[in-house]
Amino acid sequence: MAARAGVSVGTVSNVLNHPGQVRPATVEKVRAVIEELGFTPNANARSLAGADSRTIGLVVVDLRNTLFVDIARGAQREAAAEGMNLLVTNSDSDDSLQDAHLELFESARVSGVLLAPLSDPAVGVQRVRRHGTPLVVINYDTGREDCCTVLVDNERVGHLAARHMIELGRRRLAWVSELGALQPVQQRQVGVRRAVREAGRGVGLTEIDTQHVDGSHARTAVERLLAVPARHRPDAVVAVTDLLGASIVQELQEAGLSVPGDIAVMGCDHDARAWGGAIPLTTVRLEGEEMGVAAVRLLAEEVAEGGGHVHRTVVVQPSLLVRESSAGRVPVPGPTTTRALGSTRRGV
Amino acid sequence: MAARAGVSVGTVSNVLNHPGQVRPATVEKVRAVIEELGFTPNANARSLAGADSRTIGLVVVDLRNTLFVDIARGAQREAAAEGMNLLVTNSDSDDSLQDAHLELFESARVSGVLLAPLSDPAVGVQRVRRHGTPLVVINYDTGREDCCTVLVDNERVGHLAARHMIELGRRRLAWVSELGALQPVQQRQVGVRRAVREAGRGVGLTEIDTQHVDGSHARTAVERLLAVPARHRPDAVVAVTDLLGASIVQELQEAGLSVPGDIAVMGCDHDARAWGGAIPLTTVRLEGEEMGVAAVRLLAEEVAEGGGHVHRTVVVQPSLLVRESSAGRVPVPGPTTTRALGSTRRGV
DNA sequence: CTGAAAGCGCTTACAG
DNA sequence: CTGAAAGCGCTTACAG
Repeated sequence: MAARAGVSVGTVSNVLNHPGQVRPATVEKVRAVIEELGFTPNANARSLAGADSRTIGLVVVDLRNTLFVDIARGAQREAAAEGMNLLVTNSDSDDSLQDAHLELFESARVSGVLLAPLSDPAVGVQRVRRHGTPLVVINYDTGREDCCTVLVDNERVGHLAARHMIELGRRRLAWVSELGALQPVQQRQVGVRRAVREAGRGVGLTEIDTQHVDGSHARTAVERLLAVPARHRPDAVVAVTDLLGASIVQELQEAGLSVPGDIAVMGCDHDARAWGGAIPLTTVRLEGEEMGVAAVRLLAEEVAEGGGHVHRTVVVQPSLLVRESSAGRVPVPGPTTTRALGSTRRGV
Repeated sequence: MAARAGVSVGTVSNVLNHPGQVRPATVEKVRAVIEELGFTPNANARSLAGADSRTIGLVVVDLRNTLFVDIARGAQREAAAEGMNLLVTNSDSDDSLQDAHLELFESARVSGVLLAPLSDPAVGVQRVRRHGTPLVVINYDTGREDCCTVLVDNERVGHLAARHMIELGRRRLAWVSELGALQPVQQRQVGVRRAVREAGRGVGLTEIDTQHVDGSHARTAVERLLAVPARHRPDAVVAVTDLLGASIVQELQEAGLSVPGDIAVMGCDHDARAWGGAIPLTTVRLEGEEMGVAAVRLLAEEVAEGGGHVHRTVVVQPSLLVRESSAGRVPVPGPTTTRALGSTRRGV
């Protein structure tokens, strides 16, 4: 095709892929023609002929959750640094869509796949592994030995949250969450329980099941709270997600209670979707970008090392972000101490 | 390969693509082997051999801006409805990355490309068009006749915003924005000016240039506001984005002014990133999902109609979302009127 | 340094 | 209904 410009296809291919092996004058000439014709090589043919795609596919469970956007950004940045491209797909919490996306990437023969699933992705992972495509699972502990994993220390998430409430002087904690099958949720619960146990006598824990991790059942949860006589009522709520936490704040206010006066509330995830409420929500922040970077590094290792690769797990640590819903309206800091929007107190 | 299971490759291909033309028993047999071997057809070979990819590429300027996540979700939903897959790429406000992503999709020979750019994407668009790949530009009016476009009525965005402030009784409006080259910004400004003009005598407008559309120069803008003697000072600020609006709220509070008491503030975009401030921000909401759906429809039309396609522009209407930063703390609605988080008053 | 040839895994007419 | 053949646009050895 573009070879019409004097040389053979083989030579065009060489100026594209191994310009060092071609006489400079020829390189010039070919490049000029490429430019002139606006030639874009067919990546499909390229891949078929054996070149690797330099493309990574990322399947994410929910792009509205800013954690996953952060993961995508971190992954993108690191991919670019390694000379690769990142393609993102949103499964929107739909397991069958997730499998379809995995298969889409598989069929495109990408160099590797990153998967941030909602629940155990066993079937999908197995399929991908069967083809020998490198795969890194993000934010879910599969317990598998056959792929790398990037995890949040979810037990620590729960522990940081509950301990924060205890340190604020709260004594009757409530853990409000889906109490069923979701793994990160269970781990957070373990952390919450441990913090309460460590606090010793005088600190108690109530667990309330909302069936869902979003805010859809916040009302029922709040009704449960209010059914308890005021003096035995929980004075602190740790919600499994920000979405649920924010809804609880809203329901409590509608019921005439003050937050954090009567009941302190916090969520987990640092999810921007939940930031629309009247009271800024305390949360435990997950470091998404760091997770994305780590995932691409693991993937690149596996691509480079091939069969001899030993699978690893990287655990990223969360951090506490204190805002009004637990600590009350924080005095506005002086001009010299705040810069970025939302840079409230942060630390353990 | 899988043809090892009794039949020829041609037949395997037929059961995959035209199962009607194959004897049911053969279809059964082949499918069983496909299942058994975990066979995933090579999409690259498929595409090379002339089948179309059924894949759409979406290049988005900034995934942290929830508008673009909404666009991606709408596009995804509509793509699925048309039996296509959506691949998303985030250019992170980097024009050269954006061009690289366009080229990536081009080289993959996707069925069509969706582009949500920050500024005039002329070069990239031209390249894509040269190859004859269908392309729809989202959220930017290129003025080109050679592709379809999905736009927000940005003049209306500005008009809704300014009129809201005027209807609230504010008389000295400030339009705070980058006042330079960005097209959507200019259009919003036109709308703001028109609303002020329509309000007649007694309503005035000050325009303050922040150089950027994010919150980075909010402080300087606020200093400019405060330099004006109190009785002539603007009593309403319309910021070009929520990010800027939220930062202005914060700066005003740090300066000891009350929002909306002394100065009402609002943003535009309905951008979740800006929702972390102490006061929920009034905004003009852009209907991202609707935009994504419209874009995929236009693309599908063009794919179906081929060369005879006539390019069109679809304009999506914004809506006002009133919250505390302009209207004050809204009385908490009764249990029967609120459901979803953040469902505050909404309408013209 | 450059060209001609084989082959990547498919699909699509075309014979049988 | 099924198989054999050609061809999609590349890359990679291999001759020259």
